[in-house]
Amino acid sequence: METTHFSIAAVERDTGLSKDVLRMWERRYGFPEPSRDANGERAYPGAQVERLRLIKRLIDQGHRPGKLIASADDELAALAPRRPASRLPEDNPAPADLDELLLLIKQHDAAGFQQAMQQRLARQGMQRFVQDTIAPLTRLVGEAWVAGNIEVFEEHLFTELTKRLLRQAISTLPGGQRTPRVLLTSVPDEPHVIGLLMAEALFALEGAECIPLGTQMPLLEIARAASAHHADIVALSFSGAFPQRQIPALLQQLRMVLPATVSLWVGGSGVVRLPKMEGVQLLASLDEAIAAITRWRAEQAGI
Amino acid sequence: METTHFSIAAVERDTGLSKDVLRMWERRYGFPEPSRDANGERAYPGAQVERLRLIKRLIDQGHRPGKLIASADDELAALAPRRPASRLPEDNPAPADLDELLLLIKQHDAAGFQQAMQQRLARQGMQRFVQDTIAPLTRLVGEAWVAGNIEVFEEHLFTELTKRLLRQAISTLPGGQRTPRVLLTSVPDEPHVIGLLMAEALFALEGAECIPLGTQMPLLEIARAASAHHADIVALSFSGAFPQRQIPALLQQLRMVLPATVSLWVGGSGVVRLPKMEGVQLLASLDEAIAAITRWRAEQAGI
DNA sequence: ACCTTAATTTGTCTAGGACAAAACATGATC
DNA sequence: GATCATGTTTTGTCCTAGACAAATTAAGGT
Repeated sequence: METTHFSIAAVERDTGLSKDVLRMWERRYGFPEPSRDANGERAYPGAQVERLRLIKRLIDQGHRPGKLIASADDELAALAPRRPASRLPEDNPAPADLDELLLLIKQHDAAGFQQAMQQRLARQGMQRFVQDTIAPLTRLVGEAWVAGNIEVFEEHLFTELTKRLLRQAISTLPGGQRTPRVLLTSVPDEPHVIGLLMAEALFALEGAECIPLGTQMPLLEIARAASAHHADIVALSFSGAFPQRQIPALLQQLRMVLPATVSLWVGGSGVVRLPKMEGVQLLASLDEAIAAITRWRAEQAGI
Repeated sequence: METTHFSIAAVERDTGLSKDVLRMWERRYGFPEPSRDANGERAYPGAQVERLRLIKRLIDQGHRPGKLIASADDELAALAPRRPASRLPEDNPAPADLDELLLLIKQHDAAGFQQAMQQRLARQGMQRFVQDTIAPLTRLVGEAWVAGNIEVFEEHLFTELTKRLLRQAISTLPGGQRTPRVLLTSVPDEPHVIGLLMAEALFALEGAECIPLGTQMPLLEIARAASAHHADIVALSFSGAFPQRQIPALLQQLRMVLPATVSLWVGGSGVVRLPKMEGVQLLASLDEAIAAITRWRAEQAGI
């Protein structure tokens, strides 16, 4: 008669909050307050899981956990649609045509979406398509996601179709022995691949040789792959969802196991406000990624 | 002078062994035995991380943790190339040309691999290419993986390139309003997508309309997506790595939340020896997948 | 050979304590 | 008024050590 309850492991999967954090919040703030099953193990009612997901979204958006947990449900709901302060009108032209694309997804019109995207690709050319369509559209979907007004399966469909488009576009570019050799991947627990594909498209356009290894490579494997493929550059991508606090240590570690001759480039929305690091090149935007290739070439010529 | 050390979180990421398990093994078996940093926190030397990864592989292969951890390094190495008993000569024709493809991967010749695969696709046509090249090659890579004679990054490269090929091939097929409408996805904790892509290619060849949602959809979302897209069929894929005992409960659960009018088809190497279930169609091979489409059409015509 | 029951192995959960790093607030200085 | 250095609070991760259930293997009885 009651709604289903979730184990702590299930809640961790569904919310992205670690077991440690769930227990700590309970201890400190008194929420969540799961009931216990026959074995004395936490059993979270669905409503609490929902609330946790909302709180997680708001934390990712910049709010403080303590405040959020103390707030009432309606206060949280009021916070939800908050936009980042940097979002001034001239900062983002709020392009109506991108909203149209998003609308196609929300109408579950896969064919229409693909067609519209293909048209844009043909009209804009690949570089502008990546920078002016895919990148902002991905951001738009991400914002809709944190605001909670897009379904999970809609987001999945968008991601899948966009991945296909990008890969297809990339495959039309010439291959062969080109320089620099860029190995593209992401670290474990970072499954988002669209950022990598955008970078790959731009790098390939600039004449680089791209070695796409997919996502979630253990650090030691990245180092081995870099050696095996004689890579000049290892390029990583971090999405906005990746816990930022872990990134510096990760990069330090990778930098240490990586041959000194291999450059380490890091991009994605997860690294925009990261401190500078020795031996790591932070790419805060796609423009910078392109510029980095040019710079690399100049340095090689100079040596 | 000393090799790098890894925090427990880093080891969890790189090995897939949870922090709880790492601490438990240390307590019970005395391995791993990390040193401690200034804060008294575990610091795992690289060599122990390597050993843990080897042990993890062997566990996934069916060995027992207790035995493995007690064994010496050389004993572990000896265990690695164990082959499944079913691998009789006549069971697998061991096609030399597939080994050639695998060799290209192991030589890290991405361009050569892609070219060779493209040739095969052109020569065999898509259906035979999927069934006679991609499927056995994927199996070969899987076997090399459990046998430990393929590097992680080599497997990643193979997967990534194969995914591209399949998606590219699929995109050449006509779209539009076709029947049946098949929604393809996998459950949470099942990230493998190649099986889904093979199925999609074959379904699309048979004239079905495919809606690819990528992997790892929560069950409730699958049901919502099926409704939103007016799907006739939901097709799931389970890889051999997915814990088989969880599958029946999962399918039961999904069957319950899914509209009764939607068929549920399940394939992949994870379901070959699964008991029959009410309301779930098990597809033990790609041939059966094709046959299932034909059968569905016949049933529709009959009604 | 097959089913049932006991012993073992193994992973996950629990509890509360400790502490460092991040975020925030405060004050001092240019 | 802005920037920088300092203290304070918040917050997440790690620690130890115990308990127990689920999965697996072993043993016994048809």
